[in-house]
Amino acid sequence: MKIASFNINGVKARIEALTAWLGQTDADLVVLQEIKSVDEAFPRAHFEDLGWQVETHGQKGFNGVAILSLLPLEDVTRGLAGDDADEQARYIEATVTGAQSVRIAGLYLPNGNPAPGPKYDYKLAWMERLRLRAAELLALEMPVVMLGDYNIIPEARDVANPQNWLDDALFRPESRAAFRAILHQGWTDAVRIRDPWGTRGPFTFWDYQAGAWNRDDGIRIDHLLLSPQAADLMVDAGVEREVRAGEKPSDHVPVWVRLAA
DNA sequence: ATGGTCGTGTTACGA
Repeated sequence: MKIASFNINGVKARIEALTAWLGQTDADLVVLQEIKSVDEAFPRAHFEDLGWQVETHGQKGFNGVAILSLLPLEDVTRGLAGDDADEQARYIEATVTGAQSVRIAGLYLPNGNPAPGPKYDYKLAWMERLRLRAAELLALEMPVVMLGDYNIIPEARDVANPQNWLDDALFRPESRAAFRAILHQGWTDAVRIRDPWGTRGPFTFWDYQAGAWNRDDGIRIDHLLLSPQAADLMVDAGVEREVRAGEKPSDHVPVWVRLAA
């Protein structure tokens, strides 16, 4: 099965571009971030009519995640444990079953800017909660794909102009260390392992401002982390860079992994 | 060069 992640930056604004992309991708399951919609306003029937099972976890105005799947989903859970007071919709899990069952965790990690400050504190606290949940997922000893917009630039080679990001919440040492702490639990960065010695990107986000796309001033912040059991099934992974050149695009592009499952 | 551009839901704020 092929599993993809796409930060669509607003489902209402992206309905046409997203529908077009879904029509030409061969992904079996897609996690979405920044749907920017409450569950009731999500165009559920539109996607169901195209054959997708739809599971949303939205909120008003900002954030919001969803799963679209052509394969059956079970055991859907919403929200990240560890803070009952957290009302931001950033996390959803489900089990998808093809030839094998795979646990999917779709996430939209907090941006954290400006840093330092309360938003950065929230980001780091959220990452600690994710680290704890990630350990539980590894303990399942089953194929798990934990994917989404991590809002983390893991290394200098994942950003076109590292010097512009040194003080940014996406690239600060504490952010990268927190990501590394999760990765080193035993996860595989699917896109990086596809090209371990790559020196530039592949980027997954280009800002709308200042002609970032035309200058290829991008960053790699959308990631697919695989449990060992999922990594053993990995057949291929990639970034659909060309989507950024489409009509009325998101500022992110889809990333994907194919598993022999 | 310290701006620029999006989306949501209003004219502010998050990214």
